Amino acid sequence: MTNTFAQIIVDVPAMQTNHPYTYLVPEHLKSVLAAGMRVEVPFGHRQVLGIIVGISAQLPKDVSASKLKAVTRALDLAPVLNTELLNLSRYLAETTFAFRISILKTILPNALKADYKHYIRLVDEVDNHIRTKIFKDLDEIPFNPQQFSDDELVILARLRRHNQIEMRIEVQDRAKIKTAVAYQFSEDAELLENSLSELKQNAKKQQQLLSFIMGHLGETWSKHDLQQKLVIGDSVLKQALNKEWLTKVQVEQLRDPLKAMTIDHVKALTLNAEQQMAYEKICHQFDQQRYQPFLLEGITGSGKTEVYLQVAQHVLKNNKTVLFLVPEIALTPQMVRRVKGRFGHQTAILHSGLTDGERYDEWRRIERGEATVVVGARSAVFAPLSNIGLIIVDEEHETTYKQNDNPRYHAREVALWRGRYHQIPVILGSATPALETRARAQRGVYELLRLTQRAGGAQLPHVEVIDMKETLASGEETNFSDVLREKLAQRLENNEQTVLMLNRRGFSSFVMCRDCGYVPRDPNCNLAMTLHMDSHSLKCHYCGHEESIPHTCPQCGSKRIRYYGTGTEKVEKELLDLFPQARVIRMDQDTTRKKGSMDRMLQQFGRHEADILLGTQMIAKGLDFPDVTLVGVLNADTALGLPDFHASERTFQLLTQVSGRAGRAQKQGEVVVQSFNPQHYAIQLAKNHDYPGFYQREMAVRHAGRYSPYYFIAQIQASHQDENQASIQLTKVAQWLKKHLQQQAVILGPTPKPIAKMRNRYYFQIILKYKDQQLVDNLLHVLQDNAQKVTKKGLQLSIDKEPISFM
DNA sequence: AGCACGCCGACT
DNA sequence: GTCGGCGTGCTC
Repeated sequence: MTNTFAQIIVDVPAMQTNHPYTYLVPEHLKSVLAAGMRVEVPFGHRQVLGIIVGISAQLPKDVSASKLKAVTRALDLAPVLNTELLNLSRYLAETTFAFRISILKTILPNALKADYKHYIRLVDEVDNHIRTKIFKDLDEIPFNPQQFSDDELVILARLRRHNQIEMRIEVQDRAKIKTAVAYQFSEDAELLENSLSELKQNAKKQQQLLSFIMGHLGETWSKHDLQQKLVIGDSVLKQALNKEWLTKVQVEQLRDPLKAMTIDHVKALTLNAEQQMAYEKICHQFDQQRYQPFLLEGITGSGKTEVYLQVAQHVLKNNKTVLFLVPEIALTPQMVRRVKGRFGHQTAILHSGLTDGERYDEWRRIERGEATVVVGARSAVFAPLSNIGLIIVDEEHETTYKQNDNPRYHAREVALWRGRYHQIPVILGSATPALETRARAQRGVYELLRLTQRAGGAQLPHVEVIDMKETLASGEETNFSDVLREKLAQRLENNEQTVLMLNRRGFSSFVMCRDCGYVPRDPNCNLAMTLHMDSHSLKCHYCGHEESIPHTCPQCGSKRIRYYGTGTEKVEKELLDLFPQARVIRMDQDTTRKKGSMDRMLQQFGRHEADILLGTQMIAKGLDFPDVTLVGVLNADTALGLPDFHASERTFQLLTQVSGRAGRAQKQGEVVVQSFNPQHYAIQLAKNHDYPGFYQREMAVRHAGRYSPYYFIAQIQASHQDENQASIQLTKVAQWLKKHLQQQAVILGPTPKPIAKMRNRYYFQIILKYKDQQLVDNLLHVLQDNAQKVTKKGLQLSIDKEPISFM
């Protein structure tokens, strides 16, 4: 009898366990197990979840047969990950410096991680023995792997392969069951007193923990917080458990609600010459079954979406599937409606508002081939589509495509990887492509397709830039220049609509004393706190600290301590003072929090039930309303001052996008941009709708500064509770890097991060700029391995390639 | 993540 | 000498 071995990634996210472990496949599971299935395996002293990444008849040379343990049981009857996605996980673990198990779990829907209840249902004739013995003459029975014998599981797996039974899964809790280990402190003061007197003198850590417990009787603290606060190890907590100072509990964590939408049917439109050309070129590559990325660079309103949809139609006709990525479902309801309107029920939509059960249902529809078009945001790039014929990345420059915490993958890069895997075209679409993307198109790596005309013959709006320094020179504190007021009044008179955008990036309304300049700061993070009018309080956006608004300055006693900067509420108030008759819809984080409320507001605005739509960046994307003839940008340049080399690019993109909201139909549109830096090239070039000009100018800036796309960028950040330690450790890292890289990279830092202190930890960063990707990647992997050792001492180190933000 | 192991300082 | 706290390394 020959042995079968399974290569399994275990669910223990740590550097030392970041490789496959070999397990023996027991006889009864040999016909069941396959790569991509989830299993339960013994690991050390306990049982853990594992994912099979390979099955082999050979024992790998580096493991001794005596160490082998056997797989406990299978959690699936069929693989939940196909070969493509398993390969992808390996690639991503390598390139994002993340654990393979973290990647695998990112790819899987939550339902496959959380608690859930399985049912199996007969969908075809099976022999009577099975029907009576296993199904007890019912059509559907609960499925729990433990309640079946090994033989029965073999039979069920066979039935499943032959599509005679189907599995249905019910998530038990509506909310995602995400728990974390926590400890509840004892309330028995006497017990604790006694323990304290019995403690050995050298049990410093235990003394520390015990006195903390005595100061917080009966409270519950998460393991993470507790260890951070007291700097104690696992063994101390274990002692405490034994001595009954505390008990172990699970605490639950919560997530966001969903949103609903209504759908109208949408017909195909006629393509103009440029669109037709793009359509044909992409379809040609598809017909040749060739991997080819296209950069579809089309000005706002040029009809990129129509090109996507018609190519998608062509692909679907050839029995292939389509993956369509959008920056954020919630911010692009019109786009989603249009796709769904065109392709109907074969469309699956993956958005963050779905419950785990709903998301899993969509996931299974995709996996079974019932949904052939998938629309979704970042994580939808992992949709289990097989037979993909086209991948579309709309607004490819958007930063939401990059995940901001581990694993730090970029959906655009994943899309390209999958495109290459399937040998198909990938469309990257944008009016303002990321410099990196545009540079690749320049070099011929991507094929550049340009749409320079607005669909339906509409004209780009005229843009006027207003210098706000002049407006404020008179001493009046206002958000509205004379020009903007005048044009707003005209619109109201003509019954036309206006979109007003308040740029909130890098800028929030805060309180400042007009006499001494004092700004209230949060005691933990040392950040200026944001003003919240609804709760009449000041809040820190990072740690949530909240306090009341001071009436007198704590520093100089002046009463002239007032809010500074602007929030949408304040602007709305000023707007209503100026135009009492105007009907205003305000869209910001506060008013769109409820599910479907954003969609509802946009529909309302679309029906012309309001005159002015006032909002933050969220209104810059994808809105298409024919009656909008004026767009006002209240503060164009608040993001220009951020300590980030992307600042100009982001500003240009935002201005271009929001300007594109004006004059999309017959009526000519106008844009008013208010700025304190009216001469800045990002603003001037956006005014002229000159993306090529901006590209050239910005490329020169990047070249001079040795930034991407000329250089690769990596950010190494470290944090520690002790400021000195963070700095010292990272300095060592920098020295080590310098020794190994010498002339081959620019090493900046270590420096404190712009937000240097967060949640009582100090953050430092090193920026690397380099040309030789292989060399530096290898080095960073070594660094990551070594960092594991220091991590125990309270240092956290993370590596982010091509970071999106330097905050 | 969580356990066994073993070094080394404190107590008898 | 012995006990036990706490850091280190390993888990197929």
